[in-house]
Amino acid sequence: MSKTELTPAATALTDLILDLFRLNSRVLASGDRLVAPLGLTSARWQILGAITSAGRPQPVAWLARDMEANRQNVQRIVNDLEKEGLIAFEANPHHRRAQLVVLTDKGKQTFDAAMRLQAPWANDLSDGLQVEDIETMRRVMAAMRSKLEGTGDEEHT
Amino acid sequence: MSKTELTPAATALTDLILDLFRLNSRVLASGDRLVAPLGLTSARWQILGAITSAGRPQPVAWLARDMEANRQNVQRIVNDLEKEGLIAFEANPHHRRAQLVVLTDKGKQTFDAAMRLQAPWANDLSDGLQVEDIETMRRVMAAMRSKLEGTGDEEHT
DNA sequence: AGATAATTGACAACATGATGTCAAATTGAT
DNA sequence: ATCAATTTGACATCATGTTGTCAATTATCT
Repeated sequence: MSKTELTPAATALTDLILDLFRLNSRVLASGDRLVAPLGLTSARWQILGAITSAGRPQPVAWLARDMEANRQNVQRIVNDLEKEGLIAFEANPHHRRAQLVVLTDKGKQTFDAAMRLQAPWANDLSDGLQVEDIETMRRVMAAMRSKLEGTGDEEHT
Repeated sequence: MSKTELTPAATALTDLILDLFRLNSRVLASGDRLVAPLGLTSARWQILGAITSAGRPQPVAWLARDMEANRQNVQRIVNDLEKEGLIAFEANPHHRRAQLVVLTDKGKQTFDAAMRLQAPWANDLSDGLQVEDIETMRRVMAAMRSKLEGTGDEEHT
């Protein structure tokens, strides 16, 4: 049997992935439009969210790991956010170079404003969807992610 | 009732979207690694696929519409592919400027090679997934896409 | 203590995607 | 036929993401 044969599930998955790309780009575009009036983008919003979720101040490299994102990229955006006064750096007692990232008052207010915009957006987008189907989708995505795991996130080696 | 209240479905959807971002980035990274030996990237691969799916030669702008992608961006990558000999331009009898994009022999061979790599990759990634669950995920994504539709794709106006 | 690893931020180069502008070419309305 | 609107490719700019390198710092091992 040739290796170019696709199983039924693989055929369905191939189509699903093309849909995934398109949906990802639409959600990003919609999110960008949503928070643009606040001077945010999806990427900046996500970083503010990571800082908030962390609970306590963390260095940039730790935030990047939490987000499963690129260290250098998070650093660049964090630096931009610092220039605009949304975040600030604090001295790290355990590491002289790795400063801690904290939200400024302006950063907190901006993030809260984004959350207030997000609520009606999410309510509308989820209207008519079954919670059960959403959970099924998350299970499928989790299975795919675990299969794709560990094959490309290491920085050195 | 405050507009910052999230319905149960909206709460599930918010988590789902964060998973969506991560899965999208992993699939892209995995796809890039898969076809890198062929000199392809996910973006180039997708464009070769659009040319193939079209059935007959089309101008860049039509391909971009088929892909629901950016016209200028597709143009840049198509130009790169032309420099590397994977695609070629043909005169368009109906439009002097809008040349038709066709795969060269090298382009066809490269795309076929990518498909041969993709088959075992998709079979492995879909192994253990229920076709029914994959279909459910596609339905949810389709519902989301239709809600996000028409709010940001127009080029002018 | 001293050597080696790992972590971290800074910097640079490049790929990708979004957006805007412009001129050439085509289409459509009158 | 003529003029306006649309389509299309070319070019430019910026935001984001990836990758590689380097030096400073910290952690680990002996």
